[in-house]
Amino acid sequence: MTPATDRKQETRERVLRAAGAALRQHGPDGIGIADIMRQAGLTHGGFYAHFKSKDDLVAQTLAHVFGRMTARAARLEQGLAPAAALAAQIDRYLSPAHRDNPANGCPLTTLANDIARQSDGARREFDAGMRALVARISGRLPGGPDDALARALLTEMAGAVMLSRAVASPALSDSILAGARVSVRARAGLPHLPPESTHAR
Amino acid sequence: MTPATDRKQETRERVLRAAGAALRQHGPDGIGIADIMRQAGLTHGGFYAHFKSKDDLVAQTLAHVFGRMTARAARLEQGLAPAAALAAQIDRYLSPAHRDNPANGCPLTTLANDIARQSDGARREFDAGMRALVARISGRLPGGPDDALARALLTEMAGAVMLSRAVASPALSDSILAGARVSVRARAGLPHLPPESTHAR
DNA sequence: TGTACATCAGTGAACGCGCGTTCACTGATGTAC
DNA sequence: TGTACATCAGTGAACGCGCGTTCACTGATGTAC
Repeated sequence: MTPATDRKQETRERVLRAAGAALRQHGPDGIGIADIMRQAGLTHGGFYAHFKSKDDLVAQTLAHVFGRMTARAARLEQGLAPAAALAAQIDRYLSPAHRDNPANGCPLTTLANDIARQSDGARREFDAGMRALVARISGRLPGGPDDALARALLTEMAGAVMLSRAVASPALSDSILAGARVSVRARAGLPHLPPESTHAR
Repeated sequence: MTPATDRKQETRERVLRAAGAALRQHGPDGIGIADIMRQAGLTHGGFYAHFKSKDDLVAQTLAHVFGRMTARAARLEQGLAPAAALAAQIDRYLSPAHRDNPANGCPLTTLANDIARQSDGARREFDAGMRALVARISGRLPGGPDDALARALLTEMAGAVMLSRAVASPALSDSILAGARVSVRARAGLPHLPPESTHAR
């Protein structure tokens, strides 16, 4: 029965991948089951073979997205010393590229106030995802692990990306991001930005 | 024609007040025109005598909410020196009371990632509201006006309230808020929290 | 002061639409003998 | 190896529902004479 199970898992993965992008881009109320299933190459009726309800999909998608984020973060850090790894994460997080691509962005920045209105299941996944991010930051701080500082840095980072996306003026948006980059690096005890990174896309 | 106009304005105000609470609690996709009109004591058909569309309502409500927030902030600061006024604003912003009452809370914390997906009109109002908050903070900093610092502080404050609402664990939620209180006060150049405020409800 | 008329905020029925969910089905795959 | 059967992922029609918006209307208010 393993090959059949594998095939089902693959389908599930495809649905979760489509849901991950749609959820972050349009929010829990902005996505439709039929749309997501279509993006996964299926019809909407098959949805309930994989998920109990739309609520369930949201929670599972959140877990899936955090998992993929962790894998991607590990890839970015390969071969870097802890401080350099942390600097790389911070710069990527606070980049215009992250701001401009919410469908692929950190759930903390795309979904924080949606999740506050969501079911317990989704909120627990959000909670776990945030703890993992805090642990990653904390363990790479030049001054040694410090969960409280890591939480404060992640708070400023997530807040900056959210606000930079909401605001209408590109100039204000850029200055929110650039300001946070300087501020978070300094608070983390990292060296100032090298000048060329300031203009990095 | 003035008395009739006044009456219309009063009705409009009532609708905006109902919309202000519903919008912040449930988000733009979570509110219904019929519900809001009912809360304002009217039927849904009359809606279009006041607003062009639901999009228009969202933008106008945002402006209305920011306006009321400004009035409330001015009331809180009455008779306080700039630094004390700033401290009071920060403490209130980062209080469990603010976290637990989103219907009455700052739009930056209740709507940031919803607004990122909204029409230009709403985003412009959000932009203006944020600039006003930055100016208020900047003008009360003990070290003198500093817009960049004010933006960074507001970013951390808004981020903290949002994350504290999204997370499932009360302990994590409290530590996000408490950590931000310490961190924002220190960054603003304000004295540490008096011990009794730490336990304030 | 009194009457006829115009205005327009608000009513309530109706609309078309997209949503989440259900369900009888089909057909490819895996198992038993 | 070949045949009969069971499983179940996925299909597609159907459902009830709530939404945003429209529209013909009504009746209180304000204006003109």
